[in-house]
Amino acid sequence: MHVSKMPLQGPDFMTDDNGNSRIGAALIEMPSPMTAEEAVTTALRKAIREGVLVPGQRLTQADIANQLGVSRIPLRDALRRLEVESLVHIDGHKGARVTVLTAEDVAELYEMRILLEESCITHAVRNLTEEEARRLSEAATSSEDDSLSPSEAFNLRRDFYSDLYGHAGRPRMRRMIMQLRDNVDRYHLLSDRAHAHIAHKELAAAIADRDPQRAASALVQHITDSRDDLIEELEQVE
Amino acid sequence: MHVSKMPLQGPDFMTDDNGNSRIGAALIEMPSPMTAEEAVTTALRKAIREGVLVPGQRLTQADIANQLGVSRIPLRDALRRLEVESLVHIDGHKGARVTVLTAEDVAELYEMRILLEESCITHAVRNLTEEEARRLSEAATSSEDDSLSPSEAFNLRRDFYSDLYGHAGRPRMRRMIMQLRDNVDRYHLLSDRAHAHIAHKELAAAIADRDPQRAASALVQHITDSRDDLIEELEQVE
DNA sequence: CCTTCCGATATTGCATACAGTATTCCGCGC
DNA sequence: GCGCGGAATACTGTATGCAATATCGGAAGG
Repeated sequence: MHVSKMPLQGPDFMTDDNGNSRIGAALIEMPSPMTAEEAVTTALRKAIREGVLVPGQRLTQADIANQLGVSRIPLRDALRRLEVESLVHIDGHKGARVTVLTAEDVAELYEMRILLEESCITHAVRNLTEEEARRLSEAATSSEDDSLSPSEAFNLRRDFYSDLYGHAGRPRMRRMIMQLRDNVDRYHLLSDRAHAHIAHKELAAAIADRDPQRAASALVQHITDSRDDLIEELEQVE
Repeated sequence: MHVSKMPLQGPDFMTDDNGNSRIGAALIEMPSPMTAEEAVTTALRKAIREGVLVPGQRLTQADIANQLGVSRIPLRDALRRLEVESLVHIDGHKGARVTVLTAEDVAELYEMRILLEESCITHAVRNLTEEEARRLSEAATSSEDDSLSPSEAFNLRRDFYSDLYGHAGRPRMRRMIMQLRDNVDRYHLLSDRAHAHIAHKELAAAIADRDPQRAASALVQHITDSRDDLIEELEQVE
């Protein structure tokens, strides 16, 4: 009956004193007023991505619904969604847990990432205007600034890729890629990833030159390195 | 207030006279007793895949819940899931519809299919034992029997691929591929697909020989042809 | 001491009921 | 006739309550 304190948000996280959406302020201009389910989904997804909810953690419906100040219905809706995104795993009448990845799972997810992202980045870079290339290249560089906190850098990198892939003209592919990323990235919040800096420099240069093939191969190299790091870590733990 | 008669199943499709699960009988050995949400999801997914529910069709919650003999809650759960699988589209407070695909969507889905399936079939064929290769090759051949009804052939082909990809040792990739297939396949229930026969013969031969590369290239050729067919049809309609 | 059974408790699944939001349709003014 | 409010309608979103299932703990038996 007591989950280790989980500062997702305060209990009444969804509305401020005027009854306006608080999370919604981040997602600018929500067409129709945001539903509780969307707010919960966003909050949970973020919590899982950022490691506030760790793999394997039990997600008791009543518990979390209380902490978020909603009833169990929108929470259940959110859990269903996250299950299909495979961020959580729901088991029969037994309950939901944050998905635990094995080394095999990670290998498989990375394999799919490579296939999709190599294609996606090629299309994206091919479509870039000079101005966009400059801006993205800069974003890639600045996300590697050492003065950033790990979680800031983490979010900047994520935004950078989301932006970049937005230029590929393949919205579904992009969504799928970001899902795959969210699934694995939460696992190496710890690793230092020294080579990531080098790879990102090369990627930034390739983007600045608007060279699709060079960008693709830099990216594949980067993803491969990350994969090897993570798998090594995982196997070390077990 | 009146959806064109939709013979998903009888109103009380979920339980027989003894209160036992009817759909569950098909999915042998459900670990824990099947929940209503699972039954509804399965029924809806099948209905969409087989064209009983056509693209763009409105899915009114109360309406469908009645037809399936459940309350709106498990139905909503099912709709959430299908939304993430992008078989249905849910819009604000406005309701759910069966997803409509544009020619661009189809092109994108096929692009992803090619990337993933080429890799998946390579792994699968590489892993086949002689016995399995024989069986699968036969399945590929027999699914092209002209005496089969279109929908029988349709389901046999789907089962064949599901089986085949099961040998790749990549469950997540397989699930994603089958999702992509379900998303596009429902769109060419009509086309005759003359070249599909030829492509499947070649595929069956490659599998019998356990030649991964040949199987992959036959498959890619087949998918590409299907894509071109479907896109042509779609553009013709508009 | 370990295993097994059974009751108590916790937690999920589902139905009903209500509140809030889109949609429709009708009358009014132009 | 045609656009334009505005109530009436239909539908979705959410909360609460109950039934069904799993889990935990202890007592009985080996």
